[in-house]
Amino acid sequence: MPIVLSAARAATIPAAAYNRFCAPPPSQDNAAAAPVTLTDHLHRIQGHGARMYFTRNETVFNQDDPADQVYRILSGTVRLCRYMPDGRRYIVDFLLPGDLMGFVESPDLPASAEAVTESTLIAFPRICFDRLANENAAVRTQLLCHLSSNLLTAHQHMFVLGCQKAKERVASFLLRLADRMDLICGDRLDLPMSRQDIADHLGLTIETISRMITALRNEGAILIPNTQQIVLRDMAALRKLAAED
Amino acid sequence: MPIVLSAARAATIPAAAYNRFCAPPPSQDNAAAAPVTLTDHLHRIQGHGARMYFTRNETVFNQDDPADQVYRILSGTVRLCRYMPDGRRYIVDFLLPGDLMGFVESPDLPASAEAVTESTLIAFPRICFDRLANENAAVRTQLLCHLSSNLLTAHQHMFVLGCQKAKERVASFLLRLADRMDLICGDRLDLPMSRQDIADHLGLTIETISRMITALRNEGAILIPNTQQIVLRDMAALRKLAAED
DNA sequence: CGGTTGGTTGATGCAAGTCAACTACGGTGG
DNA sequence: CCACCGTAGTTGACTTGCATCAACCAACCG
Repeated sequence: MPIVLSAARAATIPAAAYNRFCAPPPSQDNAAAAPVTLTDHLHRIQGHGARMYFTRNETVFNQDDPADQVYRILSGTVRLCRYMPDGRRYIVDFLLPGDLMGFVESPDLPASAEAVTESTLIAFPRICFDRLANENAAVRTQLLCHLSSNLLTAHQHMFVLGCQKAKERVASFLLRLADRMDLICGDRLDLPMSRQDIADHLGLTIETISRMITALRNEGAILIPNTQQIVLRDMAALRKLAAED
Repeated sequence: MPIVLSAARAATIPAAAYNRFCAPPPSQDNAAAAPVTLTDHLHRIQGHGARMYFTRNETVFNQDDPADQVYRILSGTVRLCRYMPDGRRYIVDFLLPGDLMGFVESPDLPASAEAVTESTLIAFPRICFDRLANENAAVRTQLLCHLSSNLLTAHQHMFVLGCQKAKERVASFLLRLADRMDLICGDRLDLPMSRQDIADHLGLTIETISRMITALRNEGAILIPNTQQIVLRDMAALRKLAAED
């Protein structure tokens, strides 16, 4: 069976994990300055990376392609999808600038990636990254943290899909997107993806997404200056709906 | 945010990953005999492990407990749950004999574990495992494979929750359980968990689970000798329903 | 034997899906 | 500049799959 590819932003390394695997641990003083994310380390092999540009809906890689590259999103948004034989599509996650993908211990990729908007990625040969990981314990630890973090995201989303009602799902989605975009409350949240994309990610239909968004607006939880932007007006209400611990 | 704990069976290491991280790779002849799973390696620190017995519904560990132990299921079945403030429960996964849990790069556990049936576990101090991983490249690779494998499982289940109808979900569930139990078609599949547990795992209600199981029986896809056992009579029909690629 | 627990079945309600019409918007070309 | 088109989103009417509520059944056990 194929092994899934990981798809979440670069996780910062928890102190506990750092102390476990990286001896000697960095002193607290310069810990902030030390390269503590996978992304930082990827800069070292930047020279081996290839910058790639994709237009809207263009495919970055296909399901079952060989998993010989790892990617970092520089700009734009990418969706990670699984297509089923009968045509159903499930969007595993959206990838934003700074996010990484392709760290999967499998010869083939278990999902395809498509540009949601115009996007710039940088691709590294997997072999270069592996060499880096082989000789650097910190990189390995960060890779573990990255995978752990992805797994957390996946489990949280499983709760959303398994337990939440339509309006709650939309609230959860908006909050997570805002969080990932480091949005300060009141700012406009850009929705790079279409309603259909959101629907395929939340296990709902495009009509239900539309209805729930207008319902949230009618309740005063959000404002909708235009279809691609949303203002999270009442974070408390949204959080209460999402009700994630 | 907390980082999720991993929960799937020990993944065997794909050759591609082995060649990447473990130099020199083992010759093909003795590869089968070499320790190629995390479980095998855990035997080395067996002496540091503590055998633990749990009765039905007893708690192995709680959400937010410190993540200082890793566990291997020796017998019985364990459920991994997330409880929400409002009392809703989501069962992330069921763990069967041979499965591992607790490999999470976070100080706290993001889920609780409870014995579904009488169970025997062996618990290793996380620190012992980390020492092993620190000095052994193969262990590290297998840990990555383990996490990758868990992530795959999670993504597949997200598709089940996001796209499938009730009957399809039950079919998927039965097929995966049979696969994990290495069941030969026709044999009786033991269901250690209650209908309520299945419901909380599939995002349905206990009544729907019951109805779908009887529907599958009426269609001739399964036989139900008793409530705790099911015979997968028509695997083709079940697979067609599950329709996972 | 009654009580308890876990599972099944039936009747009914409702949240979300489906189908279809309509609107808004952003080109593109006469 | 407006007319036309195609795409994306919204809204309404209706349907349906699953949840809910409730009764019933079977196994187990003191």
